[in-house]
Amino acid sequence: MTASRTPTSPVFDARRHLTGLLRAALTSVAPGQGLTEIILERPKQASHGDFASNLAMQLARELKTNPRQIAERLVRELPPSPYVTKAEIAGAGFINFTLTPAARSAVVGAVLAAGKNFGHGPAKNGRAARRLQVEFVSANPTGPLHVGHGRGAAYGASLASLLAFAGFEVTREYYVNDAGRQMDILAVSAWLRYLELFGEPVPFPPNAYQGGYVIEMAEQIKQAHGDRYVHPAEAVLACLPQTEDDELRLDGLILAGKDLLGEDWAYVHSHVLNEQLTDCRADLEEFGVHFDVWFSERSLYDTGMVARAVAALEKSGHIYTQDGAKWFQSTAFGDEKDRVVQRDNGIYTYFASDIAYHLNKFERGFDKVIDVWGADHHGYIPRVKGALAASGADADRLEVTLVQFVSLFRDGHKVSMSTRSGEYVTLRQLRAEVGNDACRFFYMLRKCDQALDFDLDLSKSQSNDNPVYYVQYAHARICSVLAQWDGDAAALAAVDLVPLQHEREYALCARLAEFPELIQQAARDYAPHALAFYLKDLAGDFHSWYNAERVLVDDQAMREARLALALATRQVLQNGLSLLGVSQPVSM
RNA sequence: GCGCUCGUAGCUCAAUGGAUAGAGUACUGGCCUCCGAAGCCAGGGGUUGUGGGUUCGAUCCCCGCCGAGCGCGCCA
Repeated sequence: MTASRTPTSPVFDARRHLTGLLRAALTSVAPGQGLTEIILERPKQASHGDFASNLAMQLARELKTNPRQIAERLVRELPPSPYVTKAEIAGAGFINFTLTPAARSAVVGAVLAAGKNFGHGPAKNGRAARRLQVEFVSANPTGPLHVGHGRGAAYGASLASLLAFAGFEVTREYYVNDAGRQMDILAVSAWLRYLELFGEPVPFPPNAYQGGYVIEMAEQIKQAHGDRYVHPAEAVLACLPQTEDDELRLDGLILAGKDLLGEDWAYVHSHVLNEQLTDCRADLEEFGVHFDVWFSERSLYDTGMVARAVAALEKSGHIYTQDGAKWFQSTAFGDEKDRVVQRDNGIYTYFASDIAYHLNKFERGFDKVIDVWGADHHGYIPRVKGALAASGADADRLEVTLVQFVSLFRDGHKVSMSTRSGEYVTLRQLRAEVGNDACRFFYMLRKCDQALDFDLDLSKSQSNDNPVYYVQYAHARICSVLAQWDGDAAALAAVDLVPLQHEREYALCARLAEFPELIQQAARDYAPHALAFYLKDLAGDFHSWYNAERVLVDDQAMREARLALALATRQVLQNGLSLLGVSQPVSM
């Protein structure tokens, strides 16, 4: 944001340089193909040089010529360059470039010059979306966050940081479902537990919130307000409908609470809401997950936005009435069936407020709105996009990223989890067991559309196997060697890098140079896991080099060049780890 | 039944349509009088579920089949 104009590579941009050379050769060899995109990739094998281009293969069809012949002509027409030692043809027609030692190690100077801004945007597609919103977690404040929410939190937070670093303006938002039936159920659950404390036991419904935290909230209410909210159990039971249906009985209990408590119901309701929200916020803060906006669902009702959104759809002919309810015609937008927005009892559905919410997001001027949802909500996408389209909005501005489930395994068995029954492992428990760093990093070790099996016993008993320690260890090692050197680190930014000529030094430099590209790529794909994998690779390249070559050698030029490389590596480790919310310990 | 997501080494997972599909783990064998061994080096390990199609080229894109998870409520 603030440093988006900071040049990330003031010394030498190999990719840009080679693109220019190829562009010149292309103009000479095939003047009619000037629009062909120049693609440069980093070969997986060191023997294939520093960069490879498939330009000849791209041209093969248009020119109706063997790719290798085209490649030969392109290489012949390449302008001379002081940074390229050779450009050779390989395989089906790749052109492989090998850079000079100075060009290879130049990235070290670039890293040290840019510091914590190395890799920072601006995004390449600068004309496209600029202002982004990432909405994530948004769990109902009806109980502690569980490990599934934790994955959404880690993913959303890392994604938001990644996008911001890539050059976008990012707003992090949590949608608070503070209206609706689930909150009423929580309120009545706490109230029933409260009545139990005063010897007025009403049979606790199986579909009410079972967790121990509900009893704790009941005790808090008792401490603060004594018996103010007590009513005889008989009075409560008298209000209940004669039915075997658990859901109807629960609704009856909610109505009983509202009737008997009158205006005090609002106190119980807001007490349990604030209690859960405060707990949730603290939990996330400890996890390093911050939000810019906590958006209240109820505010959409208070300001009349829900009613306006539905009325607008009605006016434009996308809503019809059937069986006393109002239906949105989402089948017209590819959904499986039409959806109710207002029930026959006049109450709006969650879908109705969600339409208003997303319209509100668009009104706030975001170029792109990214929703991070649990995978079980995938069926919800067509109706929301349909409602946006029906409202005249550009539904493509909404992007929904689905995060697959987390399954916990304990003693080799899958732990059954149910929010209602209170049988689940909380994010707090997980963090306490494996630590915040390992937790954040572990969540990032697979792409979000891959289901995650989390073995609690393994992460507890063998936490040293966690890759996060491998990356952090590289950082600590660098800190250690710099401390032993005890020189002026700032001066290393200007040292001569020519002594860096070993294969492992080239490999490490190439990895550092890859960082800015990786940031843009991962941001484009909404794939923060790519950053975690990159950091593992970077740490691996460092460990290999560090084991093979000694840093603190007698020769001053060599010593300083290697210290500069180590320092640059530490910088990129810091930049990457901080994006993932993982600490960078000086020692371990 | 319909829809969404997925299927890659024994296990856990990577791989902008590119070259011999890569890591970790497990297993085998080496490396500390020397900057941190939470480390490094070497080795065996694969018909990318399956059958077609598009392409100069497919783990990736399209279709069928098999298998797994999830969804299909006037809940959120």
